[in-house]
Amino acid sequence: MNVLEKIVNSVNSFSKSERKVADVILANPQTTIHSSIAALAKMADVSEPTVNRFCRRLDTKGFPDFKLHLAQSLANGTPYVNRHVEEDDGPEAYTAKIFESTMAALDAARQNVDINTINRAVDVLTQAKKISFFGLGASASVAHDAQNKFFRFNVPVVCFDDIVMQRMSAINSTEGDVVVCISHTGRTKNLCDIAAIARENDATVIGVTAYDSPLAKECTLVLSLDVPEDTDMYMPMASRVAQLVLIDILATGFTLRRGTKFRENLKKVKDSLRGSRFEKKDF
Amino acid sequence: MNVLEKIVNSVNSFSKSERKVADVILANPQTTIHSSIAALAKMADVSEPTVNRFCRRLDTKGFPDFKLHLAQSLANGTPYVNRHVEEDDGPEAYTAKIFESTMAALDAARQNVDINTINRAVDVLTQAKKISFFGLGASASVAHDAQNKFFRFNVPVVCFDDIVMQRMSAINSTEGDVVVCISHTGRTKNLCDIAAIARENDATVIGVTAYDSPLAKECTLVLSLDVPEDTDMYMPMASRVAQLVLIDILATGFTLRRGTKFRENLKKVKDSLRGSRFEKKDF
DNA sequence: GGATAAGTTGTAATTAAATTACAACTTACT
DNA sequence: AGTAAGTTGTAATTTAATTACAACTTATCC
Repeated sequence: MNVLEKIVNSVNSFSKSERKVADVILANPQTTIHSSIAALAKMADVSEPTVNRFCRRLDTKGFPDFKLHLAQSLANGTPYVNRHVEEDDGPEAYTAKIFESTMAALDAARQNVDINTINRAVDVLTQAKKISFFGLGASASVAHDAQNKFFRFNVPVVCFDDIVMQRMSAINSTEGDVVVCISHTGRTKNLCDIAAIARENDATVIGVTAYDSPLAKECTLVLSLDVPEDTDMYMPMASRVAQLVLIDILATGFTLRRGTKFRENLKKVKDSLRGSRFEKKDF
Repeated sequence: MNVLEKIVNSVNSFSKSERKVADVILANPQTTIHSSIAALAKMADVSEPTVNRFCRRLDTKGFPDFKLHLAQSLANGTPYVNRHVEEDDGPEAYTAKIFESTMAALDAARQNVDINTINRAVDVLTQAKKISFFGLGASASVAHDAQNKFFRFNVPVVCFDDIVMQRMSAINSTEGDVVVCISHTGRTKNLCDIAAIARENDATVIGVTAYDSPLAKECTLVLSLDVPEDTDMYMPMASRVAQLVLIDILATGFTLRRGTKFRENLKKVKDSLRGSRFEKKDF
């Protein structure tokens, strides 16, 4: 909750002096954020510690922290909140909500992601003899996308969304091969099996999945995203977007690791598409 | 102008140490507003006065004032700026940049998207006898994802990433069928043909593509996203994420339009997956 | 109605943070 | 190589915020 609202709501629990402080702040919030504690105390005609106590009562660390919160409240509230779509939302409402909750999810993922593991995953991928991407259901399209990205790198890449093909592919994997298993929940039995089989055959298994899930336990390396989304109830949306962004990050790490010369190769792939497209100037 | 943008814009006018400060702030803006000048100086490996000078250069009164502005930027409209990955970025840097530019792209898309067209697209989709999703290359995985979503709705859905299959499918389409063509650039010749063929056969063609592109011209309805990404040079990243979110929005609009009874059907699809998964409590 | 305990407020001391002044160093140009 | 402009860091200073504690207020119980 926004600090300003909080002040209004807890006006009753304030003491006399604290209330004076609240009044002054509510009357000139913009001035407050540019005042020192001394100035504010003077305006409210109370002592400095009173102002400090007031801030603490609002669950902030102290006066400077309180000002930060207040500044954010003034800049029209919280930006991306994970708001759920409701029955009677119109197109405007649900469009905004989906955009915002996706952004909130990405923001959460960004903060939770483990850079070290990403770095190790990039290491492993750059050294792979062959890379396989496996996913089922909604994660299958993420796997496809990954294939589309890594394929440009001139590395053998395969992608299967069929359990039988995945199984065969996993059985044939050998040391130096990298298998990437994608599953938001990490509880898809078939995929856990695939991971186990691949590992038994000495492949390195990277899991793009929930930390501590059954799938995670079968993996050499786990890239967990921790997007709070209940895919048991809702369609996978934000979780899958976060997975895609993770793939983007791995692909980017890959290109950077491979150096400049290698990037010319990317250009070649791009150029090869030219014939199949209308030129920009054409219209 | 927002301080974050200002930092990005004036990166060139910064000195070496100031740039270090800028990088640290851009990488962890949220941490910054809760740090002291000493902590930030240490993180950026510069002296405290350097941080102070950095703040002044950005037309703030000093460090505390700078934090206030930063807090407001974070709360405000566009916190995430589209920064490009550079040669010598480490894992931390490129991870942050990709997350941020994706979020910036979503934010841009959110502002540009036309709610009316979305509403009309939802209309058309809910009344479709059959829905087809077509995409090539990176957009193929978006098409797959769309299939995975709409398939749950108990409507005939097909998805092809093969030109020949797409062509045959388009030729066989009839009135009441909806064809969704996905292409970021809108300049993929084959897909333009598909759209034209489908239209000739009286299908409604929805284009998820750039406004004013050759593909757009062939469509009945154009959902344009206007994500500034040069896919001629770089791999499609943010653009494709935006497309996915758009698909999420259409799917959501679809369920909402179909009413409560229909949503029980979704639950059934979900329940059918149960057997293939480990239960949550299992581990 | 006074005694006491709980709660509130302010003063003064302490601690922490930010800023300034200045010196050392680096870079670019002559 | 020498010099001036610009950049950076150290140490001193100033300012701000917090803590500890004492004084006061209010409410409650005998």
